[in-house]
Amino acid sequence: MLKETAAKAQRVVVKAKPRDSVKTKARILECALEEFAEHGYDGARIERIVNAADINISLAYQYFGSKENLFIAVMEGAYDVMRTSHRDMDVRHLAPQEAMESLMRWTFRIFIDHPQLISLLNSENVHRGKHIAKSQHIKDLYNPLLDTIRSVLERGEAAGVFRKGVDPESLFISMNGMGYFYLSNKYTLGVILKRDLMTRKALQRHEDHIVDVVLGYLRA
Amino acid sequence: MLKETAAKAQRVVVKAKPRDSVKTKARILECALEEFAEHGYDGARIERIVNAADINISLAYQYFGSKENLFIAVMEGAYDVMRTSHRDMDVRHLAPQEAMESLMRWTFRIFIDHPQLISLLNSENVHRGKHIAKSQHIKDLYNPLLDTIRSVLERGEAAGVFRKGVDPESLFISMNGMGYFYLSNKYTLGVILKRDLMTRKALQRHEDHIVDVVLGYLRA
Amino acid sequence: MLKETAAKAQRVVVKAKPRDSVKTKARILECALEEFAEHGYDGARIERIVNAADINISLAYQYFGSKENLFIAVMEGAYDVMRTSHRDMDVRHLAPQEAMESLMRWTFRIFIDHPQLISLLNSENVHRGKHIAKSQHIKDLYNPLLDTIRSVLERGEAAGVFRKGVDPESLFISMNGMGYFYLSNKYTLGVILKRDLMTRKALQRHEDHIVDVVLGYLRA
Amino acid sequence: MLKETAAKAQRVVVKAKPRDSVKTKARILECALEEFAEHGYDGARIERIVNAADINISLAYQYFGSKENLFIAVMEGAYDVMRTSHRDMDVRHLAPQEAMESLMRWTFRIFIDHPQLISLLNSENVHRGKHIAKSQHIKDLYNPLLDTIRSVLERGEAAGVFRKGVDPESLFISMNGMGYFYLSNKYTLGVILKRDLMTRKALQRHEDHIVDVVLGYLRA
DNA sequence: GATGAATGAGGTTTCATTCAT
DNA sequence: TATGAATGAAACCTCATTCAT
Repeated sequence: MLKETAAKAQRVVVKAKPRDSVKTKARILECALEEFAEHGYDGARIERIVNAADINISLAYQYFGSKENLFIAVMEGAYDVMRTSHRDMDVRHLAPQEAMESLMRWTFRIFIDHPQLISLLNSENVHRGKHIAKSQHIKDLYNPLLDTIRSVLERGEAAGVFRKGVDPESLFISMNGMGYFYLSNKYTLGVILKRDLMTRKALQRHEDHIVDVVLGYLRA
Repeated sequence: MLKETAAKAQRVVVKAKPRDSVKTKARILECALEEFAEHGYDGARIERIVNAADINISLAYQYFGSKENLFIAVMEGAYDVMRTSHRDMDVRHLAPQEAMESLMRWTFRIFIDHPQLISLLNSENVHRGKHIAKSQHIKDLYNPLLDTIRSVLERGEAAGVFRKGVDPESLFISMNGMGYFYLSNKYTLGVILKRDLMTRKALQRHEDHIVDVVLGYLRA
Repeated sequence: MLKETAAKAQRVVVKAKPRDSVKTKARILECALEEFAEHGYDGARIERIVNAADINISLAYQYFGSKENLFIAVMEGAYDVMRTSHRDMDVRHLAPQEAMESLMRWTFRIFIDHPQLISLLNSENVHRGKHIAKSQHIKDLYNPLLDTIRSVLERGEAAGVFRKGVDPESLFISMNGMGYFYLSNKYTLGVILKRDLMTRKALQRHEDHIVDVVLGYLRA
Repeated sequence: MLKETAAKAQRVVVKAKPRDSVKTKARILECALEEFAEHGYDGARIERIVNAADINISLAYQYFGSKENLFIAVMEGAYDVMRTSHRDMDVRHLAPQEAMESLMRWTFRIFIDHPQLISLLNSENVHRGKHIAKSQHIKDLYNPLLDTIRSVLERGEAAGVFRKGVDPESLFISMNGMGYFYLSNKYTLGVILKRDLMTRKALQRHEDHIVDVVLGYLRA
């Protein structure tokens, strides 16, 4: 303990680099996330990433091997964030309509709170998903949101408050789509609609709207 | 004299280098659209464009000045395609619900028929709309779809078949979003849902679904 | 006279191109002089020249064949300007000292009045004179200034007011050098001396100085 | 182990790539100086520089960032050479006239010994000094020659051997100009005078001449 | 005499990556 | 673990020049 503190104190003075591969790796990933999200895969620059992470470029290659691998690692992290978030949505205690509203708001807010997710997915789709296709990790991911939607739908149908025959996968896509599109295309939409879509008010307005759409659609 | 004409005729057969700046420019734009749509702005290569257009690279620069200008020109063309398509949607003779269904299907199919639109918009949003921001042409574009939605909504409300108080701009975004997201994120969604979203059947299923969503939502 | 005015008036209206090869050629040369003087041989751009001359680029090639030929033509014109100017200096009626002073001032002022001469010579010397070496015209030029200096020196020596044994060619170089260097290196000297060398006052001061140097040196 | 060492040793013999950034940088600067001096800024080619320096082109960009920066670095080096040379001229122990003669010869010989200086200054003046204007280093340079001239003038005046009221800055320019012009314009002058100005004899003749001019001018 | 279309060679610069320590 | 030096391929762009009319 004492030793470590001494080492730390010294580190501050001589600015010794961490020499902690786990932390270093995490820092690289963090900076890479920012860079890939901001510029897309092709626009991202390894040099900017390592500068931000304050490490030597060779080290990044030692850890990740290539730009593509680094991107895949970043994407895996992003998918984990989403899945984790979706898993945290516990709506079992809510009535079907409230549950669905909650899901809708939650889903939208995940994208608001993690704008990098949108950028990454956007960039990845420009590349026809070729990077995530290489990640077994992502392919194996089980998607909690889809199952949650499924179960809420079932409960609503059973309770007679939701229409019947709604396809969960389609609804999953629509629910995501209405929020995602708003956020991912905010720049081009902003030009067309000639207004800023990212003000607090504008965001709230759209969130309320898409809740309305889903609940309006589902009502029996 | 005859000989020369023959030579000319033959030349036309062997290699029709038109020496027609209008056509050449159009050919460049066409090939550029393909390239930008396939690889995004950063991934696009001028060389591939000029090879496809069968012209010298300098000529492209003579006509468009820079990669960015060329991209802007392509984007302008894409927006024109959309606007023209939207203008062709005449639903004034249809009952409000049929009109809305028609709009929804038409909108979705525009994106299916012109997959490059999605790719371009995707790429442009990765860059925060910085390219279209430079195009006064795009900024000036009037959007027919928005107005059509507005008028159909009014007719539906007046006829008592649509709910009241629906915001046309929000609906515009949602209607586009549900279709756009499906298509733009087909690759990442495909990995998650473990199926091909682009089969004729899958497309039809989603189209029917989003029609249901919109009409279900709007019903009074 | 009337005719010319009419033609001019018409030109303004329909903007008909001159179709007068002599005038067109002259206009090209004029614009080329400006361009080569402003940017040097390598920095000069044919496109800028033809734009300034308001002609098609091919026409310039028709008339001059190549950038190099055009430059040579420009250089020949420049040398003619100098020679003509030197020929106009008639100092035979002046006393030797006044004559020499007059020559010195005149020489300096030629460069002030025709700053392009300096730029052209500068650029040409960067290229080791390879362009003028190709011009028989320039090689054949007889230099009046040199002979004038020679004769003034003789008169001064004979009159006992000038020192003996002055080498005319060396003096020719020195006289030119003191003025030329000041003007050609005004940018780098300006940085070193931290002042603007091109104010009227500064120019006058240097002119007076170099007159002093020459007369001071020559005095018996 | 032994084998590896042997391999290394051999490698050193076959091709000594030093992997020493200081030396490499110096080598680049050296080769750049040659190239810029020989062809001027616009005529210089990065590729020739890196070939001469036997390095990869990217490395030059890593070290200097751009052709312009490289040129500025070269210019800074050139100015340092001049300043250092001027600082080495110690004429305090000489009588004023001898001192001035010494300065004159020394100044001329610097240009003879470092012909690149002339070429660089020539090229830079073609560009209106725009590159050195970007170098604070050059702007900050203190010029020893100017001060030396000043002090010798004072001594000469005080001793009654030099005329009074001579402006040191003007003399500085004239002294430099007579030598510089001879060398910088040797190609165009050579054509006019129809002789080689760079023979040992010709150089000596001009050197003696300009010494005469200065001393003749200054004598009381 | 004049023009617009088209070309080819080459220029500067970038960037992912590897080597040597 | 970490670094600094070095590379190769290719990207965007320029510019003198020629072709066809």
